[in-house]
Amino acid sequence: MNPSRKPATVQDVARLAGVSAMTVSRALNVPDKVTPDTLRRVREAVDQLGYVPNAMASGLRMSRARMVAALLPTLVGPVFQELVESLAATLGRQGYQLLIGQTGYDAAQEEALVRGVIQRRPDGIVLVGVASSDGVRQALRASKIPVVETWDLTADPVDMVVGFSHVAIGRDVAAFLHARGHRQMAIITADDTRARSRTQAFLTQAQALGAEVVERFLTVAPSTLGEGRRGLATLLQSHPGITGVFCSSDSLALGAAIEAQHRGLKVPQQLAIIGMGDQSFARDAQPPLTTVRLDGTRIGALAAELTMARAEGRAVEQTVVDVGFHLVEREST
Amino acid sequence: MNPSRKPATVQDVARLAGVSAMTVSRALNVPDKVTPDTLRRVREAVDQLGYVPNAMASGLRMSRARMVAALLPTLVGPVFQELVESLAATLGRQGYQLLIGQTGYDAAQEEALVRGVIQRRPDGIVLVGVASSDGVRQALRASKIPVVETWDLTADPVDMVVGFSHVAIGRDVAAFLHARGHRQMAIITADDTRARSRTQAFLTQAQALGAEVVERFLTVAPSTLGEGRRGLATLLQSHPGITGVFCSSDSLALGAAIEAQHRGLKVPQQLAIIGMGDQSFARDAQPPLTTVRLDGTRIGALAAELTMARAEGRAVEQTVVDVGFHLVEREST
DNA sequence: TTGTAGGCGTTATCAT
DNA sequence: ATGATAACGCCTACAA
Repeated sequence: MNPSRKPATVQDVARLAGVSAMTVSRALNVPDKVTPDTLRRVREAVDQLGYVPNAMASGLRMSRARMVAALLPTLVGPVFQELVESLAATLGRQGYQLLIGQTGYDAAQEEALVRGVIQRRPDGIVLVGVASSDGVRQALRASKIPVVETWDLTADPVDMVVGFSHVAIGRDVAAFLHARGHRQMAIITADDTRARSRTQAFLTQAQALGAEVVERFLTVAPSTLGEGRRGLATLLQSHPGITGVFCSSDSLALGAAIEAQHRGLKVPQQLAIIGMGDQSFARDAQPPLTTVRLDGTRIGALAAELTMARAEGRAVEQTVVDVGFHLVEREST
Repeated sequence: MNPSRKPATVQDVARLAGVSAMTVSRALNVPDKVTPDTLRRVREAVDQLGYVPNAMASGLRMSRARMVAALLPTLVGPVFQELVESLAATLGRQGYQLLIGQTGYDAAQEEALVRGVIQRRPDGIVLVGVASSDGVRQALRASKIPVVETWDLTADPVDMVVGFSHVAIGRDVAAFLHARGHRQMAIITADDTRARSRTQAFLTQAQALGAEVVERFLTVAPSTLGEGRRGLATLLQSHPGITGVFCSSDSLALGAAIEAQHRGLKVPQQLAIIGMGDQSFARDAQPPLTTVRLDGTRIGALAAELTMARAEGRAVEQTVVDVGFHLVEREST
């Protein structure tokens, strides 16, 4: 291994192997187009010099970064983990890498981030649960980079979409609780765009079915167990007659369950609780939580496949994919 | 905005603004070295063409990717979230971007991943809780890229380290439980390298203090609430006399607490439980969990600062940083 | 099978 | 203050 200052280049390898730079490139990328003997010499030279190809150079030359960017509101919280994990895994298997950007909740910062990402010319941009501002949408469209919006089904996608209907979730959960005999329901929920569609659909459906009282409690940004506890406590204070609560995450639901039990309320006999996400702990909670299963893993894998397909010029048959959701009934309802 | 196929380049902007490519570059990067009038014309041309600089080209030219890579075992689970979030945020503030790689638990895959990352010539590589194999360590050293290992204090760091002592944690927790009068302790823990040092230290210290029985229960890979429940159930079966349990994560601890309560055991009166991580839910659990606070946010920020300092040629005074930990006593002990 | 020439888009350097 | 030239490291196209 050469201990010199700068990393070795194809030229260095070529010199040492007694061939041209092109032959080195070929030996590395299309080994069959090179004599076995040449191949061996090149490989030896590579090992000896500790040569590692420079991805910026090849990316520039080929106009392909072999990299996909994912933009998400936050990495904290269990909501998007499966998605990002599966995105990274699926991409990694094909030799793509994953660039992560946190948009936070600041629109200006989000625009800056998107611009920064576009500068890298990634093969694709995956927006995770992002309600992109107009400036962002425009910048993305202009970039001509394949874009996959996820975690929702927007009416007017930038490019491709993989998600599910939050309206359908709100509607189905209200119907489910009503069918179980609940007439006084409440919702404990985050307050982003998607949460608002869900909540609206939940309210509308509950009313349509004749549920008597519906109360909403909005949590501050992160959906934590603590917010669930406090949310339920607040709700019970003003509406002690509530018998069914829809929580916009399993963390909130677990918190609500803990708070209910702490107050001596039996779940589900006196209070039914339904969560969302089907995190691993939902099944193991006491009681096991009824929840809305969202297949983050599938969404991530699909998003990865779509961007790679586009990057490689393969035709993409379906640019809008509804992966749906699944109401998992356990013992909290 | 030019609707043509390929993105605009400095050349295009230069042509439209009636200046040279160099002037465009200067106008964009060192605006003061350019006439106000020129600046204006360049900016107009940029807007008109929707020009976005190509980071691969500039990275190649300047040998600086303005990118840092983070390698972690998994994105799933609450353990490393704070760290990654703070890493991304700190880097983002200085215009750096974050590349994410999941090493999983497969050494071969990890090596491939590291090689892939090195090809991008990032300004730094942050290893999150990674016990790098020898091949990996060698590849990293040879790359001359600044490396920060985190979440532990290794004896022989590749380069820089920001972490805390797992041995000290194991020791302190055993001492803590002993001081509270516990003589039959157990540990429910994951089984990676760091967990093993912790466990060993816990056992050693407990014995040294004369605790009578110590049982260990190893969970499979992910530290979930369910594992905590099952772990405690198993432990109680063989050793019903246990009065204190150290769990290697708050999720495990919460699971243990739920299981204990489900069996009618009072926490902490009949069973003391201590977790690790001080996740947000630890404070809000019932009872609130005693836990070992780890400052992932600080570790992430420090790791980011160190890599950027190195990348920018600034001197790094301290290459080994022990951020310590903090035993937070709540009501589960 | 292998090599030569040239360019991907940007910026440092050295003129002017 | 601005421009011409060259080079960063790689790979496509063409030639031998």
